[in-house]
Amino acid sequence: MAVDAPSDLAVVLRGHGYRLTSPRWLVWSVLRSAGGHLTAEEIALEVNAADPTINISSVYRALTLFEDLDLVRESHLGIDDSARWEVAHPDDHFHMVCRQCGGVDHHEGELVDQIRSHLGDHHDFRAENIDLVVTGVCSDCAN
Amino acid sequence: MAVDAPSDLAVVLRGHGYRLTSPRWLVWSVLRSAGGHLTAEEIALEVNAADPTINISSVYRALTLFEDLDLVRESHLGIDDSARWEVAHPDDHFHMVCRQCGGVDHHEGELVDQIRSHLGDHHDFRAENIDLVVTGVCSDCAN
DNA sequence: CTCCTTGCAAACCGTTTGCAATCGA
DNA sequence: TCGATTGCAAACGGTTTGCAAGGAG
Repeated sequence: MAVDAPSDLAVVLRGHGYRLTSPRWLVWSVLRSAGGHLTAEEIALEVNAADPTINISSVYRALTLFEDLDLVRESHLGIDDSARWEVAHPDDHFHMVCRQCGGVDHHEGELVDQIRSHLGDHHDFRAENIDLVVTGVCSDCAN
Repeated sequence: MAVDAPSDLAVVLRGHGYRLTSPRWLVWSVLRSAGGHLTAEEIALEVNAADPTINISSVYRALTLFEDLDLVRESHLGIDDSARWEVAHPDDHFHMVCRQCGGVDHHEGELVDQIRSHLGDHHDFRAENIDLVVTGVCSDCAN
């Protein structure tokens, strides 16, 4: 199910016995509009722009809950030592981190699919999650 | 250069203005004999078996230094929240983490090379480091 | 003899947790 | 109503750092 509106999120939450609250909704909408790669602190900053009373611990709790429900995904991109979060996308994708500008590109495409089938064919390993982080220099910075 | 003996490590270190010390040598030999995937705490434990006076902060300092010299590599395998270290291997490889037994397999082969050339061909991105962590169920646990 | 390196302990910082008050359904 | 959820503040755990003592070259 696509989770676009508060009522959709509420359905998913209630289906698992959880409630829709304003911290949860705000965290969810920040993640959706940002398109991913946010730290908990960055999320809290945006959430607090809408409601300054919301504590960062509720942001962490919402993120943990959303991860359990497969709504978001945590990754360690190596930009710093903190975790980053993005909306769980059904399509496979991978991250390209530029060592110079720090930018993170988000690529979908055949590559992750190729990796997945390679693993099944050559390694007898049922891959559930493929976390590919490529570090290097992006085309903008290479010039 | 292969760094196998204390004298070899000393050459690398002195070549960059650093000294060979016993904490550094012990951290290096633990990493070499373990074949990778150790946390700083695990390294400190083994180092302390040889010399209980060595502090974990020296382990961290040695690891950071070795990383700067491209002798070791840090990775976040998602087993827990702490970093893990392995000897930097010139050959490309990737990690397969089993969700059930927690085992980490270490695979060399054509896969990472294929990824690297795909990135050059399709994405105009000069990949320096390719960090591929595959989570799933290994063949032992699948039965 | 120099000054790089260490052990120690305290600081640091992202994240988690216990608890009483609050709020959603 | 009533239990899930929150804000707060304190705890937590991995990692880093300041400093004086110690050790390599």
